[in-house]
Amino acid sequence: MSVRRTNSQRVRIDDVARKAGVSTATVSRVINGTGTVSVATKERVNQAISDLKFVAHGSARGLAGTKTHTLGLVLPGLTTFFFTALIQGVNDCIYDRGYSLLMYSVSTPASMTSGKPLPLGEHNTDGLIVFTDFLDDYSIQYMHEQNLPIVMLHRSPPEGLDIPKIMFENEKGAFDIVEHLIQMGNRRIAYLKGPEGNEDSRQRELGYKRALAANNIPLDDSLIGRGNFASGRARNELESMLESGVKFDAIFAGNDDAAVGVYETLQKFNLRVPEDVAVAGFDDDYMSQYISPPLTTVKAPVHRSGFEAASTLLDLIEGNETSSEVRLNTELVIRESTQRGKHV
Amino acid sequence: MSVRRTNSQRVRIDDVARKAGVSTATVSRVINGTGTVSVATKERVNQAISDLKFVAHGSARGLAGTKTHTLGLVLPGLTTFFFTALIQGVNDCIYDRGYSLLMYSVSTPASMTSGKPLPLGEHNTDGLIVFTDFLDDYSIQYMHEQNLPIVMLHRSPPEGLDIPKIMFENEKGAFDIVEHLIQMGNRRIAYLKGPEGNEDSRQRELGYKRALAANNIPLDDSLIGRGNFASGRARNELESMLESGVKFDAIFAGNDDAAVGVYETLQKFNLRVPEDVAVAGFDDDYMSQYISPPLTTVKAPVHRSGFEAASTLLDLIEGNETSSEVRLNTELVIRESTQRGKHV
DNA sequence: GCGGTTACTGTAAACGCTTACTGTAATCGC
DNA sequence: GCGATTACAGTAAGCGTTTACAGTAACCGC
Repeated sequence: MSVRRTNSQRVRIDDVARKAGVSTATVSRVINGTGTVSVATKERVNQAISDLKFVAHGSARGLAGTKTHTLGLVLPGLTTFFFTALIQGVNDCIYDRGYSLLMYSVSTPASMTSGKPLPLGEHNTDGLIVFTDFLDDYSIQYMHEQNLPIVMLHRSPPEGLDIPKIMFENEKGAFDIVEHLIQMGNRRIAYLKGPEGNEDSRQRELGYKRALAANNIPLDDSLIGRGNFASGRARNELESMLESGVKFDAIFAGNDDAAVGVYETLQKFNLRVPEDVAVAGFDDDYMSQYISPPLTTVKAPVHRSGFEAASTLLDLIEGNETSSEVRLNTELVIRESTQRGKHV
Repeated sequence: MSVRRTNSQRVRIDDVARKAGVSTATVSRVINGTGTVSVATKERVNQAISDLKFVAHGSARGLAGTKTHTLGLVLPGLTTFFFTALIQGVNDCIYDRGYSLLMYSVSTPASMTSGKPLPLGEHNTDGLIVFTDFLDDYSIQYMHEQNLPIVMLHRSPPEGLDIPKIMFENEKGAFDIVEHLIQMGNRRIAYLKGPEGNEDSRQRELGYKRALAANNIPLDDSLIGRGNFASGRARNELESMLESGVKFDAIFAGNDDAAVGVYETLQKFNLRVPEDVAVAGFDDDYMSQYISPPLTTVKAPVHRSGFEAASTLLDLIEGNETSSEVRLNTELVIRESTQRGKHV
């Protein structure tokens, strides 16, 4: 009673085995570099593999072994150049180590509790890089308890869970740039926060406050708004601030995209950058050097953060040592948006 | 002789079956919506699934069935905002239809013949979206012959292969923008091509030439350079052109990123945009509205092209009708970089 | 020269699903 | 009212690997 459905032309491991005159077990050992195989046999097998253009069936490997050789990357909606660099970073790390990348961009808040589960998880990946606030703590905890290796990117893990995280030196970066703004003679410096609960934002706010304190500038809550790290929201927020009469001589926009929104609103109110208001961002997005005036910002190693997250996750999967937190250095990039006296 | 390795806590289909009081076959039917299952049973099964938080093991499904429920996306190195929108488009299409996205960004030319095979293919995906010139015709043909569904994005399939492709209306878009440049009084219009063999570029060049011809402007080969659709290359190319004394009053840069390079070089030579030289791009990248002066360009539906490619691929996989070519409309976006008389 | 390793290779049982085939009760046509 | 059909559900084979276990031959120490 043959139940074979497809009389597939697929080249299977036993085709390779037959051609090389060995058993499938040996072929498998050669492919995975496990066990011991004599040099001569190994050569014969590899020859057969390339002759037949054999590529192991991923699902079969995943089922038989325990590993899928696939990593999951969960992102918020893909916007800005930031994500491009990040994904490329992850990509660059994993292929050399034999893994593939499964991606999911959550565009709306989702969670394990709210209906359908994440399309990425224990069932199809060996581990997850989580870079989105849209995934709630409960879901992360659940997956962690299922022993799914996880790395948090630009976000802290839920309380008490031993999950590594990769961050920028946000606090220091923000401190540096606000310090720079102060040295350029600004005293009333506004700050636009990122999205609610965003870790990067929280840390940048700390840096902002520390710089003010270090220079004996009193904190003024009316100078703190929410730009959500997005040009649109920043535009609106700044507009309200201006309309309600808040005065300032500089703005730290939280990130570069928000800075773009700031530019627009300032222009609408006929305020010049940097003459009337100095503007600073964070990230050093690709476009920041090209907008007018070029934006002073903090260069964040985005590609590197993706790479580092992937690398840490692989270490976790392979049982190597990992540090529980990686902080990536940032660097102040001074351009014209904060330089008074230079013409635009 | 039990060979069970992991005493895994994983919830399996038989756990669900037991809980719902049915056979695994029935659970499978419910999950996949195949066969006939009574409403009452279906409900019971779904209840059990969500109670147990059951998610089918991807590899097991892939092995038992014929489908991996995964699509592959092959890209050139991830640069510019363009890719972000594209990936998001693919993402937005497939998840609703129950597929996952496996991504690979080839940063260097690779092929099936040259050593290791592509990490994406028949062995781990149900189909491929190919958007890169780095993958040679031979590899594509090989995979096509293995009956792997393929869709080409912004690139033509190898000669004679029946593979659908998704393109922008490049020829028309280029025609429109060059026509616009001509109407603004420009006669000597330079064009910067994209990378060698790039299909978008070829079509844009046709549009460029047709617009010239339609306006009785003789074609001057010295006005055509290669910007590779990248700011760096465009910068250098334009520099050589200027240094060798080529004169022009407008530049169609091929795409927006190249236009950015053009801006830089013109600035270096103290040429103003648009007073001395009008500049136009293609794509309408996120940053194009923000650079100075805002760039006149052709808005290309990038997100939509990703969506459309995915949708076509799924149709192919599911055996639905597909058109062999989809051309997406473009739209002229006039900004200041081509408007003489308006101040910058 | 003999027991104990060591180096290599083969056999065959999982892995967790899907689905062809079979069975059974209910329904239908006339 | 009876054979044929239909709707639903179960049984179990098989998908293409990996790997525990079982050899077997060569080698080692003494």
